[in-house]
Amino acid sequence: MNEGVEWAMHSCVNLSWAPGEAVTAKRLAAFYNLPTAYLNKQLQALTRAGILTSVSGPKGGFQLARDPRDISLLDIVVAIDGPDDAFRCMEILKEGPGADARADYTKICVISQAMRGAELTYRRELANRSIADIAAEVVRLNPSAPDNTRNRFANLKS
Amino acid sequence: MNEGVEWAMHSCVNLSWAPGEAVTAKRLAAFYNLPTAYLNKQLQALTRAGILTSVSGPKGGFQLARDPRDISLLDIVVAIDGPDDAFRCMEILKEGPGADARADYTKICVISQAMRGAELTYRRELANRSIADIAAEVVRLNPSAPDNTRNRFANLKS
DNA sequence: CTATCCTGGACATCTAATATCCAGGATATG
DNA sequence: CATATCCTGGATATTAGATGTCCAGGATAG
Repeated sequence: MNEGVEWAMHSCVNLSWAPGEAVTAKRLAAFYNLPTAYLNKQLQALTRAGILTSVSGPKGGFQLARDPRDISLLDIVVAIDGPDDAFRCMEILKEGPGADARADYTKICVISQAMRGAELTYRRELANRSIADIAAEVVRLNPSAPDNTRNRFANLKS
Repeated sequence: MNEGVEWAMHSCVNLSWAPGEAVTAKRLAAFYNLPTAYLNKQLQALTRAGILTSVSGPKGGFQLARDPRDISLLDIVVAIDGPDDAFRCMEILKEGPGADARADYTKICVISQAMRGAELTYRRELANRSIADIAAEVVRLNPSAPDNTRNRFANLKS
């Protein structure tokens, strides 16, 4: 899985603690010492997916597009890593005995079904975890996290 | 995920229908028109993982090392694709504010925990599906599959 | 002894992930 | 309006991993 997923999740949690404020890609990158241009690519993907909104120009930057309770970890995985399953059925049964050339073996093949089923449970787990859930759990473990985050945003070179 | 996982799973199902018989890599590859040398690499990985046994020389080949009821889809995924999670926590929190250099953020980080949890449900699903389960389901849909497989093994050029 | 076939390492190729750069457009501010 | 800031998106370079091939060596059946 793309490493940008981790960056994006942490960035979204941090943005949830800076509501109404646009944070530049530069600051978000400096927060974890990440390459600015590359993180920017991930932020653009999140924006295209409707998870973030962006504003150009001075005072511009990124912020969450909606309530963090309505942004799931799955939303972020799909935005950054794409919608494809980890296991991609290549329909090798089409090369086997008695194959039906018109059949869709991604649907018929029992192995494909089993892998797809496991993937669905994975996705269900991620769909049930929101950025707000994560943020709340972080606060429970470290109540000063939101303040620390806001302070760091304020102190980082734009 | 490595495409060899799909090849390995189908090959194991087919081997479950040829008990006691050693099948060469060449035949297993020809079955689905796969590259022999590369499939052989996957078969070797399965052998090292204790899922297959191999015999060198004439009449040699591969067969299942144990009852197909005791070979799970997870066993095969781990053997071919390795034990690592899809999401690999890079501990970017170590670069954040108030980081503890000695902490293991793969364990502490809430995001890492959430991703790990989803991965565990995925693995649990795969661990609960055996090659015997898959084979039985294939037979239910196509009762002649075992015979077809044995015939194809017999007819393919060694 | 010989033909067969697995073993494992070396090597080549291709794709995707990672990363950088820049021209262009949007916008806040003076 | 002029300017500095900052997102957008495409082009490009680099690297790692996946994919695939080849061969020398060893095991074994006949």
